[in-house]
Amino acid sequence: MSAASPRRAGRPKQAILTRDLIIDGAFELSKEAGTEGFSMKQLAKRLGVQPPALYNHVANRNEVVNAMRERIALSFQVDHFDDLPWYDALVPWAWAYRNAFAAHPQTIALLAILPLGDEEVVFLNYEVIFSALRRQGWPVSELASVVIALESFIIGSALDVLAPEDNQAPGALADRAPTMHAALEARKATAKAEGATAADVTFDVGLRLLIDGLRNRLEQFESS
Amino acid sequence: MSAASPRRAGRPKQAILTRDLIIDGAFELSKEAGTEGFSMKQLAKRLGVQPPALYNHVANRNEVVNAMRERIALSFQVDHFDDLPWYDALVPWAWAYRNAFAAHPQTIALLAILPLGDEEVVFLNYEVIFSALRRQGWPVSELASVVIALESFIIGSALDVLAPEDNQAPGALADRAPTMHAALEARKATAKAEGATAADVTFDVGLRLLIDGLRNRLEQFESS
DNA sequence: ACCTGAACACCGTTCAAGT
DNA sequence: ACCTGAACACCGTTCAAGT
Repeated sequence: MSAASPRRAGRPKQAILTRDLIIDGAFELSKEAGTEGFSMKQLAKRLGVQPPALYNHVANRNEVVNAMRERIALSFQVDHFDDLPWYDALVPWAWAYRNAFAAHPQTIALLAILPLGDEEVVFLNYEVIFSALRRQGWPVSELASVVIALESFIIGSALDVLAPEDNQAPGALADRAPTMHAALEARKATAKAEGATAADVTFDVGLRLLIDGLRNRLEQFESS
Repeated sequence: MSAASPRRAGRPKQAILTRDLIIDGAFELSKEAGTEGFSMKQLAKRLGVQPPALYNHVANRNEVVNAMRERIALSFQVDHFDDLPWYDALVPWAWAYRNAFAAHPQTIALLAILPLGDEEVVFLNYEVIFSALRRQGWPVSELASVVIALESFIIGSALDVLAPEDNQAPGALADRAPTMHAALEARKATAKAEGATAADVTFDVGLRLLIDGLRNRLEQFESS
C-alpha cells in the first residue's frame, strides 16, 4: 500500500487523519526539518496526505504550533507546591519547564514567537503556582513579576539551548575577546565534568541566583 | 517622479540602494508589518525597487536580520564597567540591552530565532564585560554562566514585551485562575502608578533579583 | 556595478468536486 | 464528514539581459 496507490478523491471510508496524528507529525517534522522547513506542505507529505486535508482538522498553521505548546505544557507536572516550601517547589518546576522545551529544541523557536492561545492547561498550572506563593506569604502585588521574571529567564534559557555550541566564531574570538574565550572554554570544561551541557550549567547558576534573590526579597517584605 | 515613471532595466547612473538604506527600510518594515509581513518583497516595494535589486547589496534575508541586530548592538554603550563596581555597571547595561530590543518589539521575534553571525561589535562589547568582572574578583570559571544567565533573562524579557497586554483571555482567566488574574491586575496598577509598562516592572524586579543573587554568590566565593 | 523581468521552487489557504 | 486537485496570492533566490 505504499507508493503505487495514490488515493483517489472523495472521503475515505476510514478517516486517515486525526488532530492528534497531525500534532505527532508536527513534532517529528520540527525535529528533522527545524524552523525553516516546518510547513504545512511538508507536514502533509509526512502524513501521506495532500495539504488541504489538514484543514479538516486544524484551522491553520498557528493552531498546530499552539497545540504543540499545549502538549509540551501537559508533559510536565506542576508538583510539590502544596507539600514543599515555594523556594523548593519552584526548582523542579523550572527545570521541567525548561527541559520540556529543550527536548524539542527546534520547536521552541516556533513557540517563542507566537502569542499564547487560550489553552486551559497553561492557565490552571499557573494558578497553582500563584496561589501557592500567595498562601506562603508573597504579597499579591509581587506575584506576577516574580513568576513572569522566572518565566522570562526560562524561555531565554531555552533559546540558549538552540545556540550552536561553537557559534562564537572561534578564530576571531580567541584573538579579540580572550577573556570571553577563556570563560566559554571554562564553562565547557565544567559542563563536561558534570556530564551536562554548557546551557545546563548556566541554567543551574541562573536559577539559583533567582531563587536566592527571591528569598532575600521575601524576607525584606516580611520584616517591614 | 512618483508613480508614473517605472524605472527601465539597466544600471541607473546614480545607485538607488545602499546597504544602509536597506537596513533603514528593514526597521521601518518590521515596525509596520510585524514578523509575518517581513519579506524581501515588501522590503523592495518600500524601497521603490524590484526584489532582486536587494541582492546586489546583501547576500540574503538572514543577512538583513543580522545587520539589524548589529545596529541594535551598536545603539547602546557598554559603559561604566571601568569606573563603577560590576553590580552597578551591569544595571544600566541590562536596561540598555533590553530597551534596545523593546524599542523594536517586532524585530526581536526575528532576532531571537536567528543564530548569531560574526558581527564584531557584539564580541568586543562582551569582552569589556567579561574582563571587568574578572578584574573585580569573579573566577573565570563563573564568568560565562553569569553573563549568559543575565542575557537569557534579558532576551526572555524582551520577548515578554511582545506579549499582548491582555493575552490571558480575560473572561476565562478571572473565573478559573482568580489569583493569577488578581496578580496581573495588581502588576498593571503598579505599572500605571510608576508610568511604566507591566513588562518594565517585571524586568526591574527580575534584574534586582539576579544582581542581588550575584552579590551573594561572589561573597561566598571570596569567603571560601 | 546595479538595476529589471522572467523564472523556479517553494509557501498558507480556499474552494469545488468527489465519495 | 473528509479526502483530492486546481487555484490564488504569496514567499526567497537565481540568472540573463539591459545600461
